[in-house]
Amino acid sequence: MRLATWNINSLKARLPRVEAWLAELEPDVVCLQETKLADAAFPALTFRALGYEAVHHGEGRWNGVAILSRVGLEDPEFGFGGDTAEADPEARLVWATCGGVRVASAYVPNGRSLDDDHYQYKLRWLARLRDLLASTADPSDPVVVAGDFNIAPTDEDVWDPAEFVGATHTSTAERAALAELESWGLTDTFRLRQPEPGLYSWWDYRAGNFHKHKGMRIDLVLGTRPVADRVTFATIDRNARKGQQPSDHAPVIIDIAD
DNA sequence: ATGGTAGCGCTGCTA
Repeated sequence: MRLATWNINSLKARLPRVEAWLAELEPDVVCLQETKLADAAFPALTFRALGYEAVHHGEGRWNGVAILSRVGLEDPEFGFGGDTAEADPEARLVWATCGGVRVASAYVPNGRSLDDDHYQYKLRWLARLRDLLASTADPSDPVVVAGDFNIAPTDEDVWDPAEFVGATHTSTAERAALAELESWGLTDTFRLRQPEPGLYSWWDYRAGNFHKHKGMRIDLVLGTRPVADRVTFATIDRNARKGQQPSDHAPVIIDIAD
């Protein structure tokens, strides 16, 4: 099974590129983030014509997550579940079982700055994800949580860690929240196969950062042991960050042996 | 160099 995650920064703006990319890379399961679409505007028929079932969780203007699958798509769930009082006010998490793997597409809050309420929302959001996994899943089962985590796991995942002192994406609390997910039973599957530093999945649109190799690895495919032990190949598709109207993120792709 | 670009949508927020 080939599984990918890609923050596409508006599916409306990116649909032609996503269609061409599906035909070229032939992923079986795709986790998308930042669709920026309401559910009614999600182009399910376009994906169906390409052989993919899909589930989408969106609010319209911001956020929005989806899963595409050509190996079956069952038991979709949205957000953290529970009643409306506990519902996430933003559309950042969707689940489905695809080809025997319980898959989540996650768009972790950015955090904005360490003194912003949104940063506390980010930390709470990650803790809720950890609690949800602990209460609804088992680390001995095949589970993948893939998406834009807005966290660089280590300093080797950032072009210049000094630029992020006092900022989000590298703070101790964020990395601790990620470590809590790992302590439950998730592994950074890309890092398992690609140990070298300086491999990034996001580059700011501004100041020519992509061409200066000033990026961060913040898009992760986390998998439980049954998944991680079967990962045969991992890559970041930098070509998807080039050319006309790219997203500011590149897809992360994992191949999992049957 | 306290900037820069992209998306949404029409004003400024979000990233």
